[in-house]
Amino acid sequence: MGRQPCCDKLGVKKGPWTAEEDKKLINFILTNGQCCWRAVPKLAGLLRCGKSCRLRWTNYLRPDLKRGLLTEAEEQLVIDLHARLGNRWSKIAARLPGRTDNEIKNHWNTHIKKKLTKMGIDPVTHEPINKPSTTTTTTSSQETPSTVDHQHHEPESENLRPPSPEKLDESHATSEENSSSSPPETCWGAETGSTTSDNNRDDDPLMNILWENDDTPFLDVSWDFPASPSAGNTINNVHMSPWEENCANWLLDCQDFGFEEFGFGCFNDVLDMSVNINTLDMGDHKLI
DNA sequence: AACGCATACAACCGCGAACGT
DNA sequence: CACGTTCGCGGTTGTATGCGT
Repeated sequence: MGRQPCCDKLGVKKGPWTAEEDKKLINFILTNGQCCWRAVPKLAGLLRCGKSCRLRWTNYLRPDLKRGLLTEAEEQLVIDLHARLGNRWSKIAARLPGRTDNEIKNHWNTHIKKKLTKMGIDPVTHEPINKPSTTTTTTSSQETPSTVDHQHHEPESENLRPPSPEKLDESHATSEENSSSSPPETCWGAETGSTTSDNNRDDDPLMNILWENDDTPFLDVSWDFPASPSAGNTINNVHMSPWEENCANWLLDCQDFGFEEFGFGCFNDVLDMSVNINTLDMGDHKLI
């Protein structure tokens, strides 16, 4: 089909992003929303390919990202989900608010894999390395007995290739993700929406439990961005005007401080604070 | 203090799926 | 239906940082 390269190799910058580039990308997305990544670099004045911009945004700049190490609970959830979904990092990430697939993938490869191996558990099969599968609770670490531990773990083939209903699950996973923690993948406010039902949750006991334990809605409000950013925004009765400016400032802070610095609960507080933040700059990462 | 190795994480690459014409 | 384009995913690589010698 003569696939077109995602970007013309000439004149396209690669490697680590600078603060200036981040700023440009954030400003552009806050102003225009996420659409047509291919056009983003040109419109935002970046010498990057669209793919790189999308990656930078989704993995690093998104305002709903938690930063820092995964908590014990998150780690356990990742293990449990991996046992069921295999290396479907995006699906796993969809269940962990504020975490990206890349982050989870990295954490898996650097921490969890070793941890499981150390515990005598095959990180691929989630079965004991020496003993053939006997117990059903081997996946979870002893130190953090999980509420989903009692769920059976499917054989490797099942883990890696979930049954066909998974396809359905995947098809609406995006909407789950959007409704729980992540921004719409397309232009804000133009969510494809038609698949917002969570039917598939019901046919999977494990997922039921996972969802029950899932306090995901915490960020819903943050991503209730107006289709047109110029429309202003009200969160917790705080009028965000000009919305872009305040949010951009807040973004630039959160990006570097990480949400842990604020804590989840104070998410809205941060938004409130951001209203009063006028002196921020990329080179000066101070809250006030 | 300097060096080499190990680790962690950001970013890139290639592929397939989804979508539009 | 065929083709072209765009997007998202998963695997992999590159690099910065930490740690031990």
